[in-house]
Amino acid sequence: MPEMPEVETVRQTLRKLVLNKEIKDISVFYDRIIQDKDKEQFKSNLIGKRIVEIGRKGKYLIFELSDNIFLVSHLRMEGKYFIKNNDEEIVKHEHIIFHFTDNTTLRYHDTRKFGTMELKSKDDLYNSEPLNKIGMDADMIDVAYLKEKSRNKHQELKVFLLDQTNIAGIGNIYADEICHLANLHPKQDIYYLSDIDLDNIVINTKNVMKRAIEAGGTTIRSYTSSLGVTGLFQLTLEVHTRENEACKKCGNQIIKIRVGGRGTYLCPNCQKIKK
DNA sequence: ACCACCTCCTGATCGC
DNA sequence: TGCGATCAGGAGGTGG
Repeated sequence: MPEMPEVETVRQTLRKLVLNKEIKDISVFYDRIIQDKDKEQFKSNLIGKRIVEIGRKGKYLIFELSDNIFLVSHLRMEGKYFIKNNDEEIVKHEHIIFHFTDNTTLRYHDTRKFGTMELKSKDDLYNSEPLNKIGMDADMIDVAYLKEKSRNKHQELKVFLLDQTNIAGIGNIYADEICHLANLHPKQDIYYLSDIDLDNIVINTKNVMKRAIEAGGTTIRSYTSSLGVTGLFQLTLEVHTRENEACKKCGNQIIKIRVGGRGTYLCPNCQKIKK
């Protein structure tokens, strides 16, 4: 499910629903989600704390709790949060449940169990893994920043866009969309990008992120739903998942290839490799 | 520095 | 219909 716009949508929705709630207890049914070595310590550090604020960096959700404790949560492929009453039945794939003092619960649901959670102190939050290496958020980038990040490097454009140390928040869907909107081939070597190309990447990245957030994220499978991300509001995709369909710019057939090990969609007519 | 590939999991879909 | 192979929106790790 989640790239930056989806995570941002979840953040905004969660903020409205759980801010100021106090954690009374935590149930953990699958503890590999929790990165902290001591799982009991993880629980005891959270019990009695209040959710003060919910932030985000790239695709990471950051729960700020009282006493300067931070819970960093990454949804990976399928992580979702739900709010339910305490007495509601525990469904399959709900791995971690935060019980609040008002008898509501925040439930972390993750079919593939790829998601992660870890606790950080205020000092460590941005000075330790995973947030210390994360690049600038996708909606904040500019040409100078991309130039610095791509300088003297040979790398495929899509791989560059997906590398969270370069830009935070872009995933497989929007990487394809950005390449297409900028008329650049996903395998284009970033070494040969012109200033105009970089400017095109910046403009289209910001634009697609903004529109996706306004639309409440993008979900491919219609049945998928998460907090605030219903799948009813979909950003219209230009190329992603549109193999063999017509390119909206030129009418050519969209093809699917593999770039950096990921399924990649592009229009071979609009997106040609230069140099 | 960069690339191809593997791994963590489960479930949907594809091809025979 | 059955059943194994393949793929999925992420990212860390390996070895070449």
